[in-house]
Amino acid sequence: MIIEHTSVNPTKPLHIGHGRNAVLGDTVARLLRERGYTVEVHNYIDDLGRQMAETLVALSEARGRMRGKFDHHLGRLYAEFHQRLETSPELEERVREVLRGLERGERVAEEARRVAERCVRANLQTTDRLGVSYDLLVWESDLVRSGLLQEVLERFKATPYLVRGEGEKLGTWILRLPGEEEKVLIRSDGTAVYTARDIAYQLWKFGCTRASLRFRFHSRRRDGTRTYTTSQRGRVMKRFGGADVVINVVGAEQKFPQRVVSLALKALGLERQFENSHHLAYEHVRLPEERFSGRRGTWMGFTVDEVVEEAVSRVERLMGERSAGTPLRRVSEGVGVGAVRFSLLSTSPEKEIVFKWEEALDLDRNSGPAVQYSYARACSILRKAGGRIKGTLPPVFKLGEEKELLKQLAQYPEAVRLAAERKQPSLLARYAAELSLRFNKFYEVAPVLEAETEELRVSRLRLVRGTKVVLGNAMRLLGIPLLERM
RNA sequence: GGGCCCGUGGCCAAGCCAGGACAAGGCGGCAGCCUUCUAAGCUGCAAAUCGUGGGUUCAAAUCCCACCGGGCCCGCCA
Repeated sequence: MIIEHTSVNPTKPLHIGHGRNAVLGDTVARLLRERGYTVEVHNYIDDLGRQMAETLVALSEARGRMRGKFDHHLGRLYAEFHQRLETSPELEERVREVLRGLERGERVAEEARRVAERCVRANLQTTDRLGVSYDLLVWESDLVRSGLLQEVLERFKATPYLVRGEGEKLGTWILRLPGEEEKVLIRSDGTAVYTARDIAYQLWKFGCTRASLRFRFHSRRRDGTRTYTTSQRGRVMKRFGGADVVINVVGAEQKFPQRVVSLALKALGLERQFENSHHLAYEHVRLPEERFSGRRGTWMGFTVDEVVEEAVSRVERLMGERSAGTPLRRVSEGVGVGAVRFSLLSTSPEKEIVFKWEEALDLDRNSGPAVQYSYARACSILRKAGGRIKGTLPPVFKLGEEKELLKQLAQYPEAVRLAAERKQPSLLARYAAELSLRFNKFYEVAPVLEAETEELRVSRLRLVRGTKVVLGNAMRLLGIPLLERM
């Protein structure tokens, strides 16, 4: 299986909405791997688009030194540039000139790649912090130069579905599928629209193209996994691409183009690939009064970097009020990340999230930290119990809380199966929160170490151990850091 | 004009696809619980015409129709 997610233009930092995409895709990848599938995660980098062209012009005009992370720097430049663009027609002409250069693969395309590369490295620092990993970075420039796009377009010209535009659309090539709205794929100036490239990429993902890409090692993620990248100077590697199932994590507003991508496969007679193309759609994260806009810079203050940092410092403040003694930074980092990941996952993707700090950084019940807290409590009990837990006899329980906890533990496999099958991490997030709630109610009324009888003590210890294992597994799948103490 | 998604206590939200017993859970509010395994916890109370109106059914938050409110799509933008 191939899962494509994140795919942010390499001209800006990730805002919290991009964070939703990345965390959603990352968690679905973890879930499907758990279910036994071989999953390859892609992050698509559009280094030839209009945003890139605008950023290059903005960069060439920039005065003064860079502040902070490179992606933030670019994002600010871009927003400033857009204000000037509205009143300066000559800037618009320069942007078009650069865009043409990018299309033709002129020298400016190399500069674009260098700038984008720096931005992607900065973006990866952000996703690393969230525990998100990628197997492959796919660059649009490599896709185009491999001849993939050409090949795919030639293939469509041999079908009755790619037709020459007429009248207002003279000079274009239009994809016209029976019973569907038509879509221009080639502009009258001969350049391909974004959807055309998406179609070519989709075909490559399924291993349905002759043109091949080259790869090389890019960087190592924090969890030790390796990320590769497409590269003109790389090697041909058989391991990438050629999937049976493709899942694209893309915003719900792109339902139409995503539909065109999968229908295009059908038009080429690739029925099975059509059936196995999935658009995992999600609604955006927005502010109470407005949407996030790169052009207007409304994302400022709501980047993933800033949200995570705020989460971590809130946790530190909370820990400062309590008796310390634990390695502060490592714990607060883990709890902050857990809070952000959980809050992005716990709402169903088809629902819009209106960003509010109190909700995004929830540390109370029904949150990432709440789950982490229960896990730490379970670890603490087991630590104090010490040694091996003996006993293979059927457990002796007498309290309702024990039975409720046991029942919840038993439902874990079904929760994972359902979350993976429906590609809905929120189901597992709910499960984990519920399990942590049941565990809390259990340890409140059921002394473990000081249980009345040895039999009961062993039974409860096994229940605590079961909770630790199951909660830990759920947390790993959700990407919520496991902390033995907090 | 055509199409898609959302609408559940003051706020967030599960359940809807596979219709059934008093509609989860959380935040906020109120009242309690720390010489005992971490109070990021636990207990209790108040708070819901499940957007509105029809229909199907023994039974509807859940299925069907219409309407209202919010968001999105229908570009030689991405």
